[in-house]
Amino acid sequence: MEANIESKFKAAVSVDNVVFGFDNNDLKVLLIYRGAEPYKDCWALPGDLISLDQDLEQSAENVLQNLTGLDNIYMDQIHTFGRVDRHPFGRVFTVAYFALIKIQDYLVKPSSWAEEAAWFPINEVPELPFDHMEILEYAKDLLKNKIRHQPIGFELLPKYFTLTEIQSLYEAILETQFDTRNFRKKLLSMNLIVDTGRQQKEVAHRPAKLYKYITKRYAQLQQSGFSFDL
Amino acid sequence: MEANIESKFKAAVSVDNVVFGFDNNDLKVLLIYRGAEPYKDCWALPGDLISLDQDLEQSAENVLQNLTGLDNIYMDQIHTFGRVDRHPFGRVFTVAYFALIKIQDYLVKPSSWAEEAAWFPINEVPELPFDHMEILEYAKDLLKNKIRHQPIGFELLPKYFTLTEIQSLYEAILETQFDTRNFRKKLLSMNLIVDTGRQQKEVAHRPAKLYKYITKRYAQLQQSGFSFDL
DNA sequence: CTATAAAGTGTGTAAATTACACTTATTCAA
DNA sequence: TTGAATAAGTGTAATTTACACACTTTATAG
Repeated sequence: MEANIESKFKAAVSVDNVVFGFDNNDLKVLLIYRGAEPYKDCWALPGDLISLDQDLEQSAENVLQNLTGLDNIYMDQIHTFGRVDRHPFGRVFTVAYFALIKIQDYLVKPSSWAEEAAWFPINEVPELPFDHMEILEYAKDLLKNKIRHQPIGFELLPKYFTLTEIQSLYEAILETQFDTRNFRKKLLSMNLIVDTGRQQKEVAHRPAKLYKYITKRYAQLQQSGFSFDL
Repeated sequence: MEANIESKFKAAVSVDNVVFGFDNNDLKVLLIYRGAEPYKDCWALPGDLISLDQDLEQSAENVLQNLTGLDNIYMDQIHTFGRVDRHPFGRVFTVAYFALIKIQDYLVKPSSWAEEAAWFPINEVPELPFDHMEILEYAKDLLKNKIRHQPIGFELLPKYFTLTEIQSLYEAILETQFDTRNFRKKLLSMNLIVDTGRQQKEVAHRPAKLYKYITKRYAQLQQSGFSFDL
Protein backbone atom coordinates (compact mmCIF):
# COMPACT_ATOMS: atom_id res chain seq x y z
CA MET A 1 0.00 0.00 0.00
CA GLU A 2 1.52 3.24 -1.17
CA ALA A 3 0.03 6.57 -2.08
CA ASN A 4 0.80 10.21 -2.14
CA ILE A 5 -0.86 13.31 -1.00
CA GLU A 6 -2.35 15.39 -3.78
CA SER A 7 -0.48 18.59 -4.38
CA LYS A 8 -3.63 20.67 -4.13
CA PHE A 9 -3.27 20.22 -0.38
CA LYS A 10 0.33 21.32 -0.15
CA ALA A 11 1.25 24.39 1.78
CA ALA A 12 4.29 25.63 3.65
CA VAL A 13 4.55 25.54 7.40
CA SER A 14 6.72 27.85 9.46
CA VAL A 15 7.54 28.35 13.10
CA ASP A 16 7.58 31.73 14.76
CA ASN A 17 9.04 32.28 18.19
CA VAL A 18 8.03 34.80 20.78
CA VAL A 19 11.15 35.06 22.90
CA PHE A 20 10.68 36.77 26.23
CA GLY A 21 13.34 38.22 28.45
CA PHE A 22 13.30 40.27 31.63
CA ASP A 23 15.67 43.08 32.37
CA ASN A 24 15.60 46.40 34.22
CA ASN A 25 12.17 45.60 35.56
CA ASP A 26 10.80 45.30 32.05
CA LEU A 27 9.41 42.36 30.17
CA LYS A 28 11.05 42.32 26.76
CA VAL A 29 10.60 40.52 23.51
CA LEU A 30 13.25 39.63 20.97
CA LEU A 31 12.68 40.80 17.40
CA ILE A 32 14.76 40.44 14.29
CA TYR A 33 15.23 42.96 11.54
CA ARG A 34 14.26 41.13 8.38
CA GLY A 35 16.95 40.98 5.73
CA ALA A 36 14.80 39.24 3.12
CA GLU A 37 11.45 39.63 1.42
CA PRO A 38 8.65 39.71 2.21
CA TYR A 39 8.62 42.59 4.67
CA LYS A 40 12.35 43.21 4.21
CA ASP A 41 13.57 45.88 6.62
CA CYS A 42 10.80 45.33 9.16
CA TRP A 43 11.10 44.17 12.71
CA ALA A 44 9.43 40.78 13.10
CA LEU A 45 9.26 37.67 15.22
CA PRO A 46 12.12 35.28 14.57
CA GLY A 47 10.90 32.32 12.57
CA ASP A 48 11.62 30.06 9.65
CA LEU A 49 10.02 27.68 7.20
CA ILE A 50 10.11 24.08 8.28
CA SER A 51 11.97 21.75 6.00
CA LEU A 52 10.34 18.43 5.32
CA ASP A 53 12.90 16.31 7.10
CA GLN A 54 12.62 18.15 10.38
CA ASP A 55 10.23 17.52 13.25
CA LEU A 56 8.10 20.46 14.28
CA GLU A 57 9.55 20.80 17.78
CA GLN A 58 13.02 20.47 16.40
CA SER A 59 12.45 23.34 13.98
CA ALA A 60 11.32 25.65 16.72
CA GLU A 61 14.37 24.79 18.77
CA ASN A 62 16.66 25.32 15.80
CA VAL A 63 15.35 28.79 15.13
CA LEU A 64 16.13 29.73 18.68
CA GLN A 65 19.45 27.96 18.66
CA ASN A 66 20.56 29.85 15.54
CA LEU A 67 19.48 33.10 17.04
CA THR A 68 20.88 32.80 20.51
CA GLY A 69 23.37 29.99 20.46
CA LEU A 70 21.49 28.55 23.39
CA ASP A 71 20.37 25.07 24.21
CA ASN A 72 18.03 23.94 26.86
CA ILE A 73 15.63 26.81 26.77
CA TYR A 74 12.12 26.74 28.13
CA MET A 75 9.78 26.56 25.14
CA ASP A 76 6.14 25.93 24.68
CA GLN A 77 3.84 25.73 21.72
CA ILE A 78 1.30 28.53 21.76
CA HIS A 79 -1.05 28.25 18.84
CA THR A 80 -1.13 27.69 15.10
CA PHE A 81 -2.21 30.46 12.77
CA GLY A 82 -3.57 29.62 9.37
CA ARG A 83 -5.52 32.38 7.72
CA VAL A 84 -5.44 31.89 3.96
CA ASP A 85 -3.95 35.31 3.24
CA ARG A 86 -1.58 35.65 6.15
CA HIS A 87 1.51 35.41 3.92
CA PRO A 88 1.84 37.37 0.69
CA PHE A 89 3.84 34.70 -1.14
CA GLY A 90 1.43 31.82 -0.73
CA ARG A 91 -0.28 29.64 1.79
CA VAL A 92 1.84 29.43 4.91
CA PHE A 93 0.67 28.08 8.20
CA THR A 94 2.70 29.10 11.18
CA VAL A 95 3.11 27.35 14.48
CA ALA A 96 3.92 29.85 17.20
CA TYR A 97 6.11 29.04 20.17
CA PHE A 98 7.15 31.01 23.12
CA ALA A 99 10.50 30.85 24.82
CA LEU A 100 11.76 32.26 28.09
CA ILE A 101 15.38 33.16 28.34
CA LYS A 102 17.75 34.58 30.90
CA ILE A 103 18.48 37.80 29.11
CA GLN A 104 21.60 38.76 31.03
CA ASP A 105 23.37 35.44 30.61
CA TYR A 106 23.63 35.49 26.85
CA LEU A 107 24.25 37.84 23.99
CA VAL A 108 21.94 37.56 21.08
CA LYS A 109 23.44 37.06 17.63
CA PRO A 110 21.38 37.67 14.55
CA SER A 111 21.02 34.60 12.35
CA SER A 112 21.62 34.33 8.61
CA TRP A 113 18.21 35.60 7.56
CA ALA A 114 18.22 38.50 9.96
CA GLU A 115 20.44 41.51 9.79
CA GLU A 116 19.99 42.37 13.41
CA ALA A 117 18.21 41.27 16.53
CA ALA A 118 17.14 43.39 19.47
CA TRP A 119 15.14 43.37 22.64
CA PHE A 120 12.04 45.54 22.82
CA PRO A 121 10.18 46.41 26.00
CA ILE A 122 6.79 44.78 25.64
CA ASN A 123 5.03 48.13 25.49
CA GLU A 124 7.35 49.61 22.87
CA VAL A 125 7.07 47.01 20.17
CA PRO A 126 6.92 48.53 16.67
CA GLU A 127 4.37 47.52 14.05
CA LEU A 128 4.90 43.92 13.06
CA PRO A 129 4.33 42.26 9.69
CA PHE A 130 2.14 39.24 8.86
CA ASP A 131 -0.11 38.41 11.81
CA HIS A 132 2.84 38.74 14.18
CA MET A 133 1.10 41.26 16.38
CA GLU A 134 -1.75 38.84 16.90
CA ILE A 135 0.76 36.12 17.74
CA LEU A 136 2.50 38.37 20.22
CA GLU A 137 -0.78 39.21 21.96
CA TYR A 138 -1.56 35.52 22.15
CA ALA A 139 1.83 34.87 23.68
CA LYS A 140 1.44 37.61 26.26
CA ASP A 141 -1.90 36.22 27.36
CA LEU A 142 -0.50 32.74 27.61
CA LEU A 143 2.47 33.95 29.61
CA LYS A 144 0.18 35.78 32.01
CA ASN A 145 -1.89 32.71 32.61
CA LYS A 146 0.95 30.29 32.77
CA ILE A 147 3.14 32.24 35.11
CA ARG A 148 0.44 32.16 37.75
CA HIS A 149 0.09 28.38 37.68
CA GLN A 150 3.55 27.11 36.85
CA PRO A 151 6.95 28.08 38.21
CA ILE A 152 8.27 29.38 34.90
CA GLY A 153 9.14 32.87 36.09
CA PHE A 154 12.52 31.58 37.19
CA GLU A 155 13.42 30.90 33.55
CA LEU A 156 13.55 34.66 33.05
CA LEU A 157 15.83 35.38 35.99
CA PRO A 158 19.53 34.75 36.53
CA LYS A 159 20.49 31.63 38.41
CA TYR A 160 20.77 33.65 41.62
CA PHE A 161 18.07 36.23 42.17
CA THR A 162 16.57 38.31 44.94
CA LEU A 163 13.02 38.17 46.21
CA THR A 164 12.52 41.72 45.04
CA GLU A 165 13.52 40.69 41.53
CA ILE A 166 11.06 37.84 41.32
CA GLN A 167 8.34 40.06 42.71
CA SER A 168 9.05 42.78 40.13
CA LEU A 169 8.95 40.16 37.42
CA TYR A 170 5.51 39.01 38.49
CA GLU A 171 4.33 42.57 38.80
CA ALA A 172 5.60 43.48 35.34
CA ILE A 173 4.04 40.48 33.64
CA LEU A 174 0.75 40.48 35.47
CA GLU A 175 0.51 44.26 35.56
CA THR A 176 -0.43 44.30 39.22
CA GLN A 177 1.20 45.08 42.53
CA PHE A 178 1.82 42.61 45.32
CA ASP A 179 2.25 43.24 49.00
CA THR A 180 5.90 42.47 49.71
CA ARG A 181 5.34 40.54 52.93
CA ASN A 182 2.52 38.45 51.59
CA PHE A 183 4.29 37.73 48.33
CA ARG A 184 7.41 36.50 50.09
CA LYS A 185 5.50 34.48 52.61
CA LYS A 186 3.59 32.64 49.91
CA LEU A 187 6.53 32.10 47.62
CA LEU A 188 8.81 30.83 50.37
CA SER A 189 6.12 28.55 51.77
CA MET A 190 6.20 26.56 48.53
CA ASN A 191 9.76 25.46 49.20
CA LEU A 192 10.73 25.86 45.57
CA ILE A 193 13.50 28.35 46.19
CA VAL A 194 16.27 28.43 48.78
CA ASP A 195 18.51 31.04 50.28
CA THR A 196 22.01 30.44 48.88
CA GLY A 197 23.74 32.34 51.67
CA ARG A 198 25.06 34.77 49.08
CA GLN A 199 24.26 38.44 48.92
CA GLN A 200 24.11 41.25 46.42
CA LYS A 201 27.34 43.24 46.23
CA GLU A 202 27.99 46.90 45.65
CA VAL A 203 24.51 48.21 45.96
CA ALA A 204 23.93 51.52 47.70
CA HIS A 205 21.57 50.07 50.27
CA ARG A 206 21.04 46.98 52.35
CA PRO A 207 22.15 44.05 50.16
CA ALA A 208 19.51 41.47 49.35
CA LYS A 209 19.90 37.75 49.90
CA LEU A 210 20.31 35.67 46.76
CA TYR A 211 18.00 32.72 46.24
CA LYS A 212 17.96 29.95 43.69
CA TYR A 213 15.19 27.85 42.22
CA ILE A 214 15.26 24.11 42.87
CA THR A 215 13.99 22.49 39.70
CA LYS A 216 13.62 19.02 41.18
CA ARG A 217 11.36 20.18 43.98
CA TYR A 218 8.47 21.09 41.73
CA ALA A 219 8.41 17.68 40.08
CA GLN A 220 8.42 16.00 43.49
CA LEU A 221 5.70 18.22 44.91
CA GLN A 222 3.46 17.74 41.91
CA GLN A 223 3.27 14.03 42.68
CA SER A 224 1.80 14.86 46.06
CA GLY A 225 -0.96 16.94 44.56
CA PHE A 226 0.75 20.26 45.10
CA SER A 227 -0.21 23.01 42.72
CA PHE A 228 1.74 26.19 42.14
CA ASP A 229 -0.23 29.41 42.38
CA LEU A 230 0.78 33.03 42.78
CA MET B 1 7.26 42.33 -5.74
CA GLU B 2 6.22 38.75 -6.26
CA ALA B 3 7.70 35.45 -5.27
CA ASN B 4 6.80 31.93 -4.48
CA ILE B 5 7.58 29.49 -1.81
CA GLU B 6 9.97 26.76 -2.84
CA SER B 7 8.29 23.38 -3.16
CA LYS B 8 10.87 21.75 -0.91
CA PHE B 9 8.96 23.33 1.95
CA LYS B 10 5.55 22.09 0.92
CA ALA B 11 3.64 19.73 3.14
CA ALA B 12 0.02 18.94 3.80
CA VAL B 13 -1.83 20.19 6.85
CA SER B 14 -4.85 18.53 8.36
CA VAL B 15 -7.20 19.15 11.23
CA ASP B 16 -8.22 16.47 13.70
CA ASN B 17 -11.04 16.97 16.13
CA VAL B 18 -11.45 15.48 19.54
CA VAL B 19 -15.19 15.69 20.05
CA PHE B 20 -16.35 15.20 23.61
CA GLY B 21 -19.84 14.36 24.78
CA PHE B 22 -21.32 13.48 28.14
CA ASP B 23 -24.04 10.89 28.62
CA ASN B 24 -25.03 8.36 31.25
CA ASN B 25 -22.48 9.78 33.62
CA ASP B 26 -19.70 9.01 31.16
CA LEU B 27 -17.38 11.27 29.26
CA LYS B 28 -17.39 10.10 25.66
CA VAL B 29 -15.40 10.79 22.54
CA LEU B 30 -16.62 10.64 18.97
CA LEU B 31 -14.66 8.43 16.59
CA ILE B 32 -15.17 7.62 12.94
CA TYR B 33 -14.60 4.31 11.20
CA ARG B 34 -12.23 5.11 8.39
CA GLY B 35 -13.48 4.21 4.92
CA ALA B 36 -10.28 5.18 3.11
CA GLU B 37 -6.58 4.49 3.26
CA PRO B 38 -4.40 4.86 5.16
CA TYR B 39 -5.66 2.94 8.17
CA LYS B 40 -8.86 1.95 6.38
CA ASP B 41 -11.21 0.11 8.73
CA CYS B 42 -9.78 1.63 11.87
CA TRP B 43 -11.49 3.85 14.37
CA ALA B 44 -9.88 7.28 14.36
CA LEU B 45 -10.39 10.91 15.24
CA PRO B 46 -12.49 12.75 12.68
CA GLY B 47 -10.28 15.00 10.58
CA ASP B 48 -9.49 16.13 7.10
CA LEU B 49 -6.81 17.71 4.97
CA ILE B 50 -7.09 21.46 4.70
CA SER B 51 -7.61 22.78 1.22
CA LEU B 52 -5.61 25.81 0.28
CA ASP B 53 -8.51 28.19 0.01
CA GLN B 54 -9.80 27.53 3.49
CA ASP B 55 -8.86 29.21 6.74
CA LEU B 56 -7.60 26.94 9.48
CA GLU B 57 -10.43 27.63 11.91
CA GLN B 58 -12.94 27.24 9.15
CA SER B 59 -11.59 23.81 8.26
CA ALA B 60 -11.95 22.58 11.79
CA GLU B 61 -15.51 23.83 11.92
CA ASN B 62 -16.31 22.22 8.60
CA VAL B 63 -15.12 18.82 9.70
CA LEU B 64 -17.44 19.02 12.66
CA GLN B 65 -20.26 20.46 10.63
CA ASN B 66 -20.06 17.60 8.12
CA LEU B 67 -20.00 15.09 10.89
CA THR B 68 -22.74 16.37 13.10
CA GLY B 69 -24.74 18.87 11.07
CA LEU B 70 -24.17 21.29 13.91
CA ASP B 71 -23.22 24.91 13.97
CA ASN B 72 -22.15 27.02 16.86
CA ILE B 73 -20.20 24.46 18.74
CA TYR B 74 -17.63 25.18 21.40
CA MET B 75 -14.23 24.55 19.83
CA ASP B 76 -10.72 25.25 20.85
CA GLN B 77 -7.37 24.65 19.28
CA ILE B 78 -5.33 22.18 21.30
CA HIS B 79 -1.94 21.70 19.76
CA THR B 80 -0.20 21.04 16.48
CA PHE B 81 1.54 17.75 15.85
CA GLY B 82 4.30 17.58 13.30
CA ARG B 83 6.55 14.57 13.63
CA VAL B 84 8.15 13.83 10.28
CA ASP B 85 6.86 10.28 10.11
CA ARG B 86 3.42 10.69 11.63
CA HIS B 87 1.63 10.00 8.34
CA PRO B 88 2.58 7.07 6.11
CA PHE B 89 1.78 8.87 2.85
CA GLY B 90 3.98 11.89 3.34
CA ARG B 91 4.62 14.90 5.49
CA VAL B 92 1.38 15.91 7.13
CA PHE B 93 1.13 18.34 10.00
CA THR B 94 -2.08 18.17 11.95
CA VAL B 95 -3.72 20.85 14.01
CA ALA B 96 -5.82 19.29 16.74
CA TYR B 97 -9.00 20.87 18.04
CA PHE B 98 -11.37 19.86 20.71
CA ALA B 99 -15.10 20.35 20.61
CA LEU B 100 -17.74 19.99 23.29
CA ILE B 101 -21.19 18.97 22.20
CA LYS B 102 -24.53 18.33 23.79
CA ILE B 103 -24.71 14.66 23.00
CA GLN B 104 -28.41 14.16 23.56
CA ASP B 105 -29.55 17.02 21.37
CA TYR B 106 -28.18 15.73 18.10
CA LEU B 107 -27.67 12.54 16.20
CA VAL B 108 -24.31 12.02 14.64
CA LYS B 109 -24.14 11.25 10.94
CA PRO B 110 -21.00 9.83 9.41
CA SER B 111 -19.50 12.04 6.72
CA SER B 112 -18.38 11.07 3.24
CA TRP B 113 -14.94 9.80 4.25
CA ALA B 114 -16.23 7.82 7.19
CA GLU B 115 -18.39 4.78 7.03
CA GLU B 116 -19.63 5.15 10.53
CA ALA B 117 -19.30 7.32 13.58
CA ALA B 118 -19.78 6.33 17.21
CA TRP B 119 -19.36 7.52 20.75
CA PHE B 120 -16.83 5.72 22.92
CA PRO B 121 -16.59 6.07 26.69
CA ILE B 122 -13.27 7.71 27.35
CA ASN B 123 -11.92 4.61 29.04
CA GLU B 124 -12.98 2.23 26.29
CA VAL B 125 -11.33 3.83 23.32
CA PRO B 126 -9.81 1.28 20.90
CA GLU B 127 -6.30 1.58 19.49
CA LEU B 128 -6.04 4.61 17.28
CA PRO B 129 -3.94 5.15 14.14
CA PHE B 130 -1.37 7.88 13.46
CA ASP B 131 -0.57 9.77 16.64
CA HIS B 132 -4.25 10.02 17.48
CA MET B 133 -3.84 8.45 20.88
CA GLU B 134 -1.33 11.08 21.80
CA ILE B 135 -3.71 13.75 20.55
CA LEU B 136 -6.53 12.29 22.60
CA GLU B 137 -4.40 12.30 25.75
CA TYR B 138 -3.48 15.88 25.09
CA ALA B 139 -7.14 16.76 24.69
CA LYS B 140 -8.12 15.02 27.91
CA ASP B 141 -5.48 16.92 29.85
CA LEU B 142 -6.56 20.20 28.35
CA LEU B 143 -10.18 19.48 29.12
CA LYS B 144 -9.32 18.68 32.73
CA ASN B 145 -7.46 21.92 33.17
CA LYS B 146 -9.86 24.06 31.27
CA ILE B 147 -13.02 22.84 32.93
CA ARG B 148 -11.70 23.93 36.30
CA HIS B 149 -11.02 27.47 35.19
CA GLN B 150 -13.67 28.19 32.58
CA PRO B 151 -17.38 27.52 32.56
CA ILE B 152 -17.27 25.13 29.61
CA GLY B 153 -18.87 22.15 31.33
CA PHE B 154 -22.26 23.51 30.39
CA GLU B 155 -21.47 22.93 26.72
CA LEU B 156 -21.67 19.22 27.42
CA LEU B 157 -25.06 19.35 29.15
CA PRO B 158 -28.56 19.89 27.79
CA LYS B 159 -29.97 23.40 27.96
CA TYR B 160 -31.76 22.52 31.19
CA PHE B 161 -29.82 20.44 33.65
CA THR B 162 -29.82 19.47 37.30
CA LEU B 163 -27.17 20.23 39.86
CA THR B 164 -26.55 16.53 40.22
CA GLU B 165 -25.83 16.29 36.51
CA ILE B 166 -23.27 19.06 36.48
CA GLN B 167 -21.64 17.58 39.55
CA SER B 168 -21.40 14.14 37.94
CA LEU B 169 -19.91 15.73 34.87
CA TYR B 170 -17.18 17.37 36.90
CA GLU B 171 -16.57 14.19 38.81
CA ALA B 172 -16.30 12.15 35.62
CA ILE B 173 -13.91 14.52 33.92
CA LEU B 174 -11.73 15.32 36.90
CA GLU B 175 -11.89 11.78 38.26
CA THR B 176 -12.63 12.97 41.76
CA GLN B 177 -15.60 13.23 44.09
CA PHE B 178 -17.11 16.43 45.37
CA ASP B 179 -19.13 17.01 48.50
CA THR B 180 -22.66 17.77 47.29
CA ARG B 181 -23.34 20.65 49.63
CA ASN B 182 -20.05 22.37 49.06
CA PHE B 183 -20.17 21.88 45.30
CA ARG B 184 -23.64 23.41 45.04
CA LYS B 185 -22.81 26.25 47.35
CA LYS B 186 -19.77 27.21 45.31
CA LEU B 187 -21.40 26.79 41.93
CA LEU B 188 -24.51 28.76 42.86
CA SER B 189 -22.49 31.53 44.48
CA MET B 190 -20.98 32.34 41.09
CA ASN B 191 -24.38 33.38 39.75
CA LEU B 192 -23.73 31.75 36.41
CA ILE B 193 -26.70 29.45 36.50
CA VAL B 194 -30.31 30.06 37.52
CA ASP B 195 -33.23 27.95 38.63
CA THR B 196 -35.69 27.86 35.74
CA GLY B 197 -38.62 26.89 37.92
CA ARG B 198 -38.93 23.64 35.95
CA GLN B 199 -38.48 20.19 37.35
CA GLN B 200 -37.52 16.77 36.22
CA LYS B 201 -40.54 14.64 35.26
CA GLU B 202 -41.24 10.97 35.67
CA VAL B 203 -38.37 10.01 37.86
CA ALA B 204 -38.94 7.50 40.64
CA HIS B 205 -37.77 9.86 43.35
CA ARG B 206 -37.88 13.49 44.31
CA PRO B 207 -37.62 15.46 41.06
CA ALA B 208 -34.67 17.78 40.72
CA LYS B 209 -34.91 21.43 39.85
CA LEU B 210 -33.73 22.34 36.36
CA TYR B 211 -31.17 25.07 35.98
CA LYS B 212 -29.79 26.86 32.96
CA TYR B 213 -26.49 28.53 32.28
CA ILE B 214 -26.48 32.26 31.59
CA THR B 215 -23.83 32.83 28.96
CA LYS B 216 -23.80 36.62 29.26
CA ARG B 217 -23.07 36.57 32.97
CA TYR B 218 -19.60 35.16 32.63
CA ALA B 219 -18.53 37.86 30.18
CA GLN B 220 -19.85 40.54 32.53
CA LEU B 221 -18.24 39.05 35.60
CA GLN B 222 -14.87 38.67 33.92
CA GLN B 223 -14.69 42.44 33.47
CA SER B 224 -14.94 42.85 37.22
CA GLY B 225 -11.99 40.57 37.83
CA PHE B 226 -14.06 37.49 38.60
CA SER B 227 -12.42 34.18 37.89
CA PHE B 228 -14.20 30.87 37.54
CA ASP B 229 -12.82 28.04 39.61
CA LEU B 230 -14.22 24.69 40.67
C1' DC C 1 -49.26 3.34 52.83
C1' DT C 2 -44.72 1.74 52.95
C1' DA C 3 -40.29 1.19 50.72
C1' DT C 4 -37.03 3.10 47.68
C1' DA C 5 -34.35 6.56 45.57
C1' DA C 6 -32.25 10.67 44.87
C1' DA C 7 -32.72 15.82 45.96
C1' DG C 8 -31.95 19.26 48.92
C1' DT C 9 -30.18 21.86 52.84
C1' DG C 10 -26.71 24.57 57.37
C1' DT C 11 -23.20 25.06 60.67
C1' DG C 12 -18.92 24.91 63.00
C1' DT C 13 -13.84 24.47 62.32
C1' DA C 14 -9.55 24.99 60.04
C1' DA C 15 -6.86 27.12 56.63
C1' DA C 16 -5.67 30.75 53.60
C1' DT C 17 -5.71 35.42 52.33
C1' DT C 18 -5.46 40.08 53.21
C1' DA C 19 -4.24 44.50 55.23
C1' DC C 20 -0.94 47.00 57.35
C1' DA C 21 4.24 50.04 59.23
C1' DC C 22 8.47 50.00 61.14
C1' DT C 23 13.48 48.40 61.59
C1' DT C 24 17.81 46.97 59.38
C1' DA C 25 21.94 47.00 56.43
C1' DT C 26 24.54 49.08 53.22
C1' DT C 27 26.68 53.15 50.32
C1' DC C 28 27.65 57.86 49.47
C1' DA C 29 28.56 62.51 50.41
C1' DA C 30 29.42 66.07 53.60
C1' DT D 1 32.50 59.68 61.24
C1' DT D 2 28.24 60.66 60.80
C1' DG D 3 23.90 61.36 58.81
C1' DA D 4 21.05 60.97 54.59
C1' DA D 5 19.41 57.98 51.14
C1' DT D 6 17.83 53.63 49.50
C1' DA D 7 15.94 49.31 49.33
C1' DA D 8 15.65 44.85 52.22
C1' DG D 9 13.48 42.51 55.54
C1' DT D 10 10.02 41.16 58.98
C1' DG D 11 4.88 39.67 62.26
C1' DT D 12 0.21 39.82 63.66
C1' DA D 13 -4.66 40.38 63.78
C1' DA D 14 -8.95 40.35 60.99
C1' DT D 15 -11.41 38.53 57.32
C1' DT D 16 -12.55 35.34 53.96
C1' DT D 17 -12.68 31.02 52.03
C1' DA D 18 -12.51 26.02 52.17
C1' DC D 19 -13.74 21.88 54.26
C1' DA D 20 -16.01 18.27 56.91
C1' DC D 21 -20.13 16.36 58.06
C1' DA D 22 -25.91 13.85 58.35
C1' DC D 23 -30.54 14.30 58.19
C1' DT D 24 -35.05 15.73 55.93
C1' DT D 25 -37.83 16.17 51.81
C1' DT D 26 -40.41 14.78 47.69
C1' DA D 27 -41.42 12.02 44.35
C1' DT D 28 -42.62 6.98 42.29
C1' DA D 29 -43.56 2.02 42.51
C1' DG D 30 -45.49 -1.84 44.29
